[in-house]
Amino acid sequence: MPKPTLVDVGREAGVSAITVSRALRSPEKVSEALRAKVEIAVKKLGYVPNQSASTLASNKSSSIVVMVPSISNNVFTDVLGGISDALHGSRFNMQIGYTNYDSQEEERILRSFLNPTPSGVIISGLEQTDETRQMLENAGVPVVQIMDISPKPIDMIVGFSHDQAAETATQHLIDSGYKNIGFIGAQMDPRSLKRLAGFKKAISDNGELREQCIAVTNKPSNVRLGATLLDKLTSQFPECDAVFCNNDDLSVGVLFECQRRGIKVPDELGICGFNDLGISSETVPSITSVTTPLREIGRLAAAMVIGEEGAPSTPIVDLSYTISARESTKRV
Amino acid sequence: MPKPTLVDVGREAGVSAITVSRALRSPEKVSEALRAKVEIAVKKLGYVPNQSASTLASNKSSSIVVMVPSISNNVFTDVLGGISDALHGSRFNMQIGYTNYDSQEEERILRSFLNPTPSGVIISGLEQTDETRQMLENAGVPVVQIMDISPKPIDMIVGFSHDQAAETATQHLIDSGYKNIGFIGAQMDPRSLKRLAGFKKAISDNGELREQCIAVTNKPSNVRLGATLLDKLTSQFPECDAVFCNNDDLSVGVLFECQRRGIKVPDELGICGFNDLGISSETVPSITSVTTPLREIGRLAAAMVIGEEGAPSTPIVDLSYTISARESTKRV
DNA sequence: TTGCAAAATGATTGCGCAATCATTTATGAT
DNA sequence: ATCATAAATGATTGCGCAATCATTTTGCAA
Repeated sequence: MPKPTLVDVGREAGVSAITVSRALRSPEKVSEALRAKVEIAVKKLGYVPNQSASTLASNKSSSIVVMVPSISNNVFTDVLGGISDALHGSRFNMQIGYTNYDSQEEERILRSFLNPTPSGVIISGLEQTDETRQMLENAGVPVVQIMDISPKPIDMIVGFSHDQAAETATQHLIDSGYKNIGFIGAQMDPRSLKRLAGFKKAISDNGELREQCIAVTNKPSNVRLGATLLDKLTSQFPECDAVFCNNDDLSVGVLFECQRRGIKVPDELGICGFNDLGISSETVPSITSVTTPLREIGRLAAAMVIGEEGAPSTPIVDLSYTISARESTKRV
Repeated sequence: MPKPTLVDVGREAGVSAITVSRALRSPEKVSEALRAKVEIAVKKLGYVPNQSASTLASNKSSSIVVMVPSISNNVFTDVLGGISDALHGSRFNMQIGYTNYDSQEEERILRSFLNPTPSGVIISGLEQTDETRQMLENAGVPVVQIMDISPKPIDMIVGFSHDQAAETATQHLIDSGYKNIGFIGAQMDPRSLKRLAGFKKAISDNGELREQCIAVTNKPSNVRLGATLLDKLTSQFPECDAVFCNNDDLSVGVLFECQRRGIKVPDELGICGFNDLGISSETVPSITSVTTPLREIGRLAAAMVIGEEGAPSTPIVDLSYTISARESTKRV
């Protein structure tokens, strides 16, 4: 037997197809009696609506498009988890696009995802191409940019200031008594560059910034890279006594390398990470990190894009971050 | 201006709509001259095909449905990465469903994803409900089960034997000279239970299995839980001199707890993890783990489901695992 | 050149649904 | 009881595309 359609359900229930459609989409517009009959017929036939037909007829899809740079980065899995939570039980489903940190790829994927028009778009970062911004504006759908913050979002935005977070973290290292602080970074996307800028500002405000205190790479971040970059940093900046890491993969890698080389943390080297990915609080010693509201960003973005209760009333939501000071910066 | 349709493109190019459709879907059926004209018109108008209309008319969607228990588990992000890689550049896109380790939820989600019929389904594990299996068989689409192995898949399967992998790993601990080996496990889903069974078999084959050597929980796995479960294990099984962990979050947590409590690894306690999630090779000491072909599972599953070249010729693919012996089991 | 198959192109139709407008039925004030 | 109004239900239509079948053009052997 072929899949039942609205007409089949209508026949079974003794009503017209459109009444079935209404009974399912807006039950309050259909009398109690018919609604019950329709419900029984739906169950009996195992009717499942055809998404494509619905989308084609109404020219509205019930997808929320989510564009993220990568799936293997834990940062984004946390954000996706938040979105998934918020969407669970709603009539919306999530369509994920992986841009691989490439704006052109983002534009290409988004173009195909915007036809038919989804119910909303959640997109990472501020660095969309002009065409992408244009497309999004023309599409006339709610758009929420995430992860970063800006006074001029395409539509709405929820995130936090990477400059400030990094500046605060660096200041924490300075306040902890470290004098020669280095920066280690991988995957130097625009947000990473902002963190570097925040670091530089804090250093400059407290003395002199030397170029050799920075060791970065554009490779994707991982634990091993933390060790590699620490090697690089200590060879070009031997007096280094603390390091601020772009993210927690690196900070964990740095800690392990210190253990290997017998460098005492926090006394000989202070370590501060970023994003507080769950492992940094567990290492021995535990690693200071910047706790960022990743799941919350996802949850809020979803709420904002579907215009749910619980959504913030302003289009710009600057979430807070906190410095989780742990043993790796607790100098005696 | 409204979105251009095939008709618009056809008018622009001076051909009929169906020719445009053919030029895009099967260019070899259209003459060189028209194809070029169509291409220009498509570019000029910025035409993007309407997925819904295409799906409705052909009754085939170009989605590959992927059902996974969770997104926050690194195991599945690796698998998804493999699928994503394999699908990149093909005409297929990926539709992800999160079951949260719940077969009923899986059935519910899958039911909605099967209408319209996708091009294929990739689904984790063997524990589908009868209704789910029925649905999948009726749908008449290629189905690839992943992560586990079985002689009787719904359609195709690619994975490895969790029993055997765990048995081999446990044997490695025995061979390394450990006498009182414990098992630590979280998120005790069916595959975890198989690992436990493999552990038990190895222990029984080499002596006597005592119940107190097992410490498990159904909570989701994380690093901290490794510490908690080690506490539990050592209190109920004080003579324990090695531990096999269900996965690498736990093994890392166990190592850190040992560092906290001054337990020497590998001399006083041997540690073996599972899945080799990237961090276990970096810790100090590095942690022995069972390296499992997660990305490869994803890649192969995608190739099998879309029937691509490079796909295995048999419907059952039992991939190998390897024991990556590291410092945490290298007793002097 | 003729004839005929194969290739190229086009016209028509329906996929399943929701928007729109039309019709019927219930409700309630007088 | 009567009428006005609202609520409930139904009939028709078109969304954009691809399947199907019809027609035209091309290639090429005899």
